[in-house]
Amino acid sequence: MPELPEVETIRRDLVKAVTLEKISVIKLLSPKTAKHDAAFFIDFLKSRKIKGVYRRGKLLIFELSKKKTEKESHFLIIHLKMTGQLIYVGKKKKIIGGHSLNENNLSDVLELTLPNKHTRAQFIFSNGDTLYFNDMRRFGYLQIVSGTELERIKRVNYGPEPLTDDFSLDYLTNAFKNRTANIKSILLNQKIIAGLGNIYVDEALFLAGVRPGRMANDIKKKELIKLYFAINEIIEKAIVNRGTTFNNYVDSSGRKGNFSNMLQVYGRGKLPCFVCKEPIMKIKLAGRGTHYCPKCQK
DNA sequence: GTGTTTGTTATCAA
DNA sequence: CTTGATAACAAACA
Repeated sequence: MPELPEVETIRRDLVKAVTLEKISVIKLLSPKTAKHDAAFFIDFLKSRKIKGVYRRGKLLIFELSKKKTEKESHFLIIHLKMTGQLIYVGKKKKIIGGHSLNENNLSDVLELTLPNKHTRAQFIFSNGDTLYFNDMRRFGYLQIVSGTELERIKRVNYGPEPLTDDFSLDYLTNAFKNRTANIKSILLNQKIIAGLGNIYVDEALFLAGVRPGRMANDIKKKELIKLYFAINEIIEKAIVNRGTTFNNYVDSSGRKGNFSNMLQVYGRGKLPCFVCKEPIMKIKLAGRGTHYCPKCQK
């Protein structure tokens, strides 16, 4: 479940790996994964260089080099949705991920053979390195868009991101005003705040002491301030810890994220709250598994 | 066979 | 037009 911290972790690693590298071979093992005709997709990308790697919310963005006749830059955008992985293999490196949570725990060590049955696309660079796009559930996609199209996508679909100036206390106050939906739905809405998903919404609400089912416009000023700082704190810590691996996520080297063992409520239904020992509640809200402490969260 | 997992969009209602 | 609620999608596993 890649959310902002996971996608940002991948982005930061890929910047180092692929910037200014030229794509020489594209293999599209699952044609539906690209939102284009396979031949067009492959032909368009061939011999282009990656000029930069960016992110908006959970969307990863590769800037492509321009051809001489083109006025406008184009971009390869990648959404990992639930089970997408981007794994980069240098030609001399053998992939053995791991060293994630506990070096003594062998179950934390991943072994990846690539490509595998979930590999949907493969980009081979002129230096021999390869970027694999794996996606067990096939929700993810690859799409080529012009600069203009990209700006429209960013503008229409994504609100301010945590840890940026646009995501201010004033903004959050206004976003909650006149909203009668439960706060979990509001926080999951990418147009309101970009980047949060099921895990970090539950974690931020726990840190703020606010129940996920609360109506957004009922949140008191004091709670809203706590929630604002909680969202930023959770996202910042998750990035520092290279994201959360709950089941599927790995970074671009095939390694798990370290935030998994810092989760306070997500995935802890019926287990005692780390703060007050009360069993964590698990309910369904906004169609999603939702975890909270009935004692710590009001 | 049943229920569960989630990011996002579609659809419908108000 | 906006907002909210819910279903749907995809694939694998217990």
